This record gives sequence, structure tokens and C-alpha cells, in this order.
Amino acid sequence: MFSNARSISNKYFVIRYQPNQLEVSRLGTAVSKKAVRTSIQRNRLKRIIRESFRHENLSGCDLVVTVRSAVVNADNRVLYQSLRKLWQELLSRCVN
RNA sequence: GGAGUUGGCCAGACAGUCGCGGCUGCGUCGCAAGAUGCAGCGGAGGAAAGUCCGGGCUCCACAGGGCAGGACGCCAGGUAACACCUGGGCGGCGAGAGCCGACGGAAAGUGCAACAGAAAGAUACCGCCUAUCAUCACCAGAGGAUACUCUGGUGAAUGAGGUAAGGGUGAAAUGGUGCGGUAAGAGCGCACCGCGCAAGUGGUAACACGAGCGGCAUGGUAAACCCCGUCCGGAGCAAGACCAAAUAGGUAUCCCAUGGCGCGGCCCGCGCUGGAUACGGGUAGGUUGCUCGAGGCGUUUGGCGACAAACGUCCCAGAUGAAUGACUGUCCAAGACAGAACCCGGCUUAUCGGCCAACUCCGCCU
RNA sequence: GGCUGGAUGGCAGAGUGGCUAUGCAGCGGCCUGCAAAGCCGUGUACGCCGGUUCGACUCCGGCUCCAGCCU
Repeated sequence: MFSNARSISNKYFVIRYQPNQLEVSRLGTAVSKKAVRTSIQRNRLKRIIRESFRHENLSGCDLVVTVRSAVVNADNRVLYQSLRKLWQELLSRCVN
């Protein structure tokens, strides 16, 4: 994934993606200790990413979401909006 | 009413919708392993953290002996154990409730103390001193032939000697004050204070009080080596066990049974047995360990207390890319620090606040 | 999760209780027609907070950060 995939990103997240041959999408998260210091913050971010992914209807794509250090100071609402924009952009690219 | 001390407790609440991982029951699929749907039950902390101590558990030998090394260090008790806790002693801080303390030994030995200072453990720089000795100067007396000699006195100039009062240095310099004493001084003597030894008394002990004795010594540093006493084998759940899969006990070089490995400080001992290095090759999956425990809660009893015992009652996370969240609404004191990973007991560190109890001091009223 | 090591100027790197070496880099000067090299001079440091000590980079605690090892 990390060597072959294409990626899109914004201030808070980086999403790497790669089409697969399945009917469902598969999600992986990688929240580094370097970007987010405390484990409770890392868990929170992974939950947010999963929750946001659950609400979207993507299919046939393998995804890995990584974070940037700015996420620590952002509140949940901002992060959800940020992720939604990324999913939509991803969707439009996949259609193309 | 204000200021404070100590101990204990809580860690947003409620409702709705959508989700996550666990266990149990039932259904469906499947030979089975398991997958899946529904329902029910439960689902992070006081620090889960740091990994700083102490244990359990597992493997190494059943954890053995010695050396080395480490830890602890007032006393008694608690405990599975501890560097923790409780009670007490001593010292320090505070007006007090209270708080803090690595709190054994420097007369077993070795070392260290920069700079300054005379000197940093046995010494005397400046200073003080003519009582004593030698020299010198002066005066007086006696002897003698002017020389000179002897005796006595004065001076304190030089040396010897005495001294540790005073000065200055330093983080630290050989008890303090007063009187006597002396050439000057000095525990040299005395009084009081301090210090040391100590019969005895109280206390389990640490320790406290202390008749009496000693004129005063053994300066500091042991988070320097060290001595004394007590304790400690090593590694860690990525320990370890089981199942499945895969593969080649390969090749080369070197060493050698007083050897090598287990055993990771060393020696002994025990067990196993050829080993080391290089090259080449294989594996990276699952199950288990995994939560019932020195367990929680309540009552009674014993104890000042830490805690213990008895009885009753409850079952309270167990994930493995790793589960507790999101959204909406209401309320308030407006929610801090922060996420289990084998399990406990502590310590330390982070932390918005709130509640309860006991106690202290100050002010006012009765 | 468990275990181990480290932190000294801008960089590298010594230092076993008494002033923190040394090299490279920087700055100024000498040298040179101009530079390089060389020579002379110069500034800058013990991760943080406590304790022991007369005195701590060093000894002892506690934090913070950075590396490495074990599946």
C-alpha cells in the first residue's frame, strides 16, 4: 500500500487508496506516536476515522488513513467535515 | 465569619438514535472447526502512566555452596513481600492542628579537603612573655696592674625556650562566660552552662531521667572506599506450553575432550554434549497462558493503629491492528489528567473541581 | 508490553568532586597581487527539577526527550 498506492490529503489526514477486486472496501488506520503523543488521543482519532468511514458508502477500494500532527488541536466536528470532503473527492476520482 | 491542617470519597448526569469488541442462550448454514442473525448480561483508571521497588506465575536444576556485586539501615509491629504502611523515639520547621528527615559506625583501617591561611591533625605566621638559659648593652658593688673577672640589678636588642589569650584565612581552626592564677598564658584551679563516662530507675526496644565520677578527650567527610547487621540465583507472558506447516542435521575453515553449551559476573557443583565462524537455505500461521483473585462489599470480634480472624454475600474487561464512540436534546457545580494488554501490593509523576468527617488558630456575639 | 543505553558550544567529541579539553565551523587580524593552506586572537556549552557536599558535568533521587534490542 505504502509503495504503490495513490493518495489525497488535506491539513489533517492523508488517505492512500488502491482499487481491489472485492465488493466491499477495506480500511486501515495508522496513527503514529510521533504525530500524536498520548494513546488516548490516538484511540480517539482511530474511532473518528472508523465512524466517518462507516457512514460513507465506498466500495471496491483498499484504504489506509494516516494523520498529521495538526489533528491534536482540532475538535471532532472539524475532523468529521474534513474527512467527508476527502471521501467525496475520492469518490469523484474513482468515477473518473 | 475568616485562615489553615489531616484523613476518606466522587471523577459529569439523564433520555433517544446509530455503532464497536466479549460471554451466555436460541435459530440458520456447516461432517467439523467455525460463520452468521436475534435476545439477554456485563465492557478502562485513580492514577490504567513512569517501570522506580516488592511479590505471585513460568522456564532455566529441585534454586544448591562460595566469591564478587547490589539493596536496605533509630525501635517495635503489620504484611506474601517491600525502599511500603502503622505506632513510638530522636532531630528540625511551624503560633498551633500538624509537617519534614538515606536517622547505624569516624577510639578497625585507607583516602580526600581546590583557593585562602602559619597550620586542614598535629602544627605555630604575626603577636604576647624576661620567671629560666646563652649573648649583648647600661648601672652599682667587690677583686685586681690599665686588660679583665665575679656578684647583684635594669633593659628586652638577638637566639633558645614558654604560650594558644588576641589577629587574620576559610565551609570547617582544639568548649563558653566570669573570677582566681601567671613572666605571659592555658581547665592550671574554682562557679555556672555545655560535653564525656556512668551505678541505678522507667520502657519489649529505640530512648528518657540520672546518683556519682572525669577537667575535656575521639575535628569534618561513609549519597569516598570501607566496617557492622539484615536481605537478594538469573531471566521475563515477546516467559512458557501445544497444534499445524516448511526444511538440508548442507558446504567450507578453525578449535578440541583438563573442551563446549545450558548458565547472561566468576569459581564449584549439576545436567547435556562436539563446538565456533562464514556461506547457502527454511519459518514469520493458529490455539493456549488469560483472568476467581494475598478479590470486592457488609457485619461482628481482637488490636491505639496498620491489620487480622470469623460469618454472610457478590462475580466485576479480557482485546490481539487491539473493543467504550458519535450525533441530538435537557440540567448543573460546566466536566481536569488521561486508555487495561499476565496479575497483585506500594512509591513517584500528571490532574478541573466537588463532597464528608475530625482538629487548630484568629475575630465577633451570647 | 518488556528490557538496555544516552543527552556537554552551530557540529563532532574527551572529561572519576575544585577553571569544562580538543578538532571542524563562525568572526577579527597577519600572510598574499587575490585566494587556499598556515599563524595569532576571539565568542558560545554540561537536557530539566530537587537532594548530599564548603563546593556537583561528575554522587543520589525524580521528570523530559532521543536511540537500540526482544515477536
